[in-house]
Amino acid sequence: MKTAPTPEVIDRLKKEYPDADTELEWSNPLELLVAVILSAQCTDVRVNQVTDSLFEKYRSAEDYAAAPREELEEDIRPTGFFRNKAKSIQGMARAVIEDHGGEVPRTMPELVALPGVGRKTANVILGNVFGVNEGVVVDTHVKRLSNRLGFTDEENPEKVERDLIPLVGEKDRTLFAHLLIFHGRRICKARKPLCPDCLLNDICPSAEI
DNA sequence: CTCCCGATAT
DNA sequence: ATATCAGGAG
Repeated sequence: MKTAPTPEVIDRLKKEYPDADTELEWSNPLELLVAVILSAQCTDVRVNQVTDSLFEKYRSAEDYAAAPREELEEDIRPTGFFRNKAKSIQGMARAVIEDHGGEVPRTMPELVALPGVGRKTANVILGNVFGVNEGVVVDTHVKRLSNRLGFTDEENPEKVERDLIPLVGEKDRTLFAHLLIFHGRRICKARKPLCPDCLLNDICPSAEI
């Protein structure tokens, strides 16, 4: 399988989406961490609808830890998987209090050790909050576009990440994920990709025009 | 691998 | 009717 040149892809998408950034709304590390946990298998639009009021009610890790489980479940219900997510958020909050003095930790091992936090979520926090780009965020969009563009043949997200790391300079990794996510939502959609409208269709191995 | 959740698009 | 949505745990 051929592969599109990564720098060219980044360059073109950067011009198309100069404002590419997270579309989750947050104002501190804990808020982004909660928003990312809620974002699993859910659109960012819906997450933002929920967090708009959630973040007024829960202002600290202590607030999440102290809440009755069932009440938190109702507060996040529209994001789906609400029982698992409420359990994750409370487990995360308690671990943050117990092990990190109520502050979101800044290293990969510490983040991944939190309940409900995997490499994808950890990479989002490290990149967007702390400017640390040792890894690459591989979510459903980054995985799909990386497969279609020929950056990797792997299906497992962690293997996809290992293939992407040498292809993307550390400085570009956070932007890279945002660019692929923007393009994935608008053009390179999962179900019916709009290849004729895609600015990468001349260098994409999967393009069908 | 399955389960978790439900709104939306196709 | 079914695939998909900023995944992670058991």
